[in-house]
Amino acid sequence: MTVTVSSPAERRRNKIRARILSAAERVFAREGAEGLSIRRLAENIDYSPAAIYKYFKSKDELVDELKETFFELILENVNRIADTSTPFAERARDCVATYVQIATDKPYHYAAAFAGESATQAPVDGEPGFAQSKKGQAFMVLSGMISEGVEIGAFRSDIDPTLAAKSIWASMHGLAMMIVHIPTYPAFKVEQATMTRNDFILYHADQVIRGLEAHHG
Amino acid sequence: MTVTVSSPAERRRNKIRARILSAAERVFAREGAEGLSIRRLAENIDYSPAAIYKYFKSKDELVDELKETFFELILENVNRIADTSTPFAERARDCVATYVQIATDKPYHYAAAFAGESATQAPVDGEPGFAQSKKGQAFMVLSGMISEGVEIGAFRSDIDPTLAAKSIWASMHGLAMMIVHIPTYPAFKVEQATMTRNDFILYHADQVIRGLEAHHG
DNA sequence: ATATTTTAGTGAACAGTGTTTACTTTTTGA
DNA sequence: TCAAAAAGTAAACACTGTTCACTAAAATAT
Repeated sequence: MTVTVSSPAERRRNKIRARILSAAERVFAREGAEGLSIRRLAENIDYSPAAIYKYFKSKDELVDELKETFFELILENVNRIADTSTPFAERARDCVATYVQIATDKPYHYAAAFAGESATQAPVDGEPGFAQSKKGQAFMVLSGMISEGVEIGAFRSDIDPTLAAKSIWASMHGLAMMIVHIPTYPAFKVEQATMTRNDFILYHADQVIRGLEAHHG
Repeated sequence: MTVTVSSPAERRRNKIRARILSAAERVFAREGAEGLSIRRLAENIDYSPAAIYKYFKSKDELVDELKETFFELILENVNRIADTSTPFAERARDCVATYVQIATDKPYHYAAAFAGESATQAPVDGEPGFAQSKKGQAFMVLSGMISEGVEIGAFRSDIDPTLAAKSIWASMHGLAMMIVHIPTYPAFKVEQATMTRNDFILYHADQVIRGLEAHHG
């Protein structure tokens, strides 16, 4: 626990900052970055548009904070599952599925987290700061699980966990983006109920993981 | 061959339309939809901004035509490979890899083709008009190849080609989007040359297809 | 060929957007 | 209490897509 050295002024400032972010979050979740205008946001919290700029350098910076908070949410959930003691196969599948589910729960957040990479975010392995970013940490959970799979013999022994993680991540990302951009994906008649979206997410997760497996049943 | 019933007026009109589209294509390929402004475009072809609206109802409609033309390009290339007589495994892999390569060659086109689904485009199986759209036709090539794989025993017999195609498509889409949004993906030090981007695309394609295979070597 | 109707093209304006500047008011810290 | 720093604002700048009333030109019909 670090001692809070914040002055009353600082605390007040953070409170207002949080209020701005909270209002922004509400609008953003429903209408995305384009629907979130500085003027609208200012009106929501009874400030002038220019006031926002006393707290955020730009709209991009504001949105970046929403994105980072969102990836924190993904990381927490994936981490929670990764630390479970359920059997490996199930655990791996649930991690993948959860990632996609949270992504599609907040489609605008997820899409924005990848679109228009702002300077503030370190996007990928090899870039400085990646390991510190929430994205980077989520990636590490994934490659860690793949390592475990190789060690226990569930996955092929010639697999490079980092390399495989990048492939798996791309596959997860793909389904998430599909659902985000095409809300009806995978477009099975829901009335027939032969396969719900969540079922399909699990199907995809299975498919993706099967590509790593040492042998088939 | 249909007889050209176009009047001189109509031909002239189409010519100007094409000129607008061509100028738009140039800008769009380099800067995307946001960089393509009606005013800039009008200046490029020495027209007033309002003149564009005599040829296109809106900027969205104009961009939609660029997107459709782009997916025509993808479809042509994938079709060309699918019709080859090379061995199945190789052919399937090349289809997947080519899709991703073309997508990442024109990143703005690919991203726009999925983002902000306009009313003019039928995005997914089950929706009316999907089979007619270029996207739909590309999907059919994919599911057709999977059918073939099941028939010749390369893939597991319990695979539903349509279902599997949707999963594979998502995985392809994922890598394409990753590269589009994160130009350095998968961010291997290119100097070391242990793995280029194209190598990774092939690696991913292999990985994705392996998930369908009946048995491992 | 002439008159009429349709089309091509334009300048100016509307309603938005993110952002900056100069200015006033409020709050803070010594 | 008083100077300094921060909070907040109105107005403007430079953009955006789009529409409207209008003129010039071309196509069609008589």
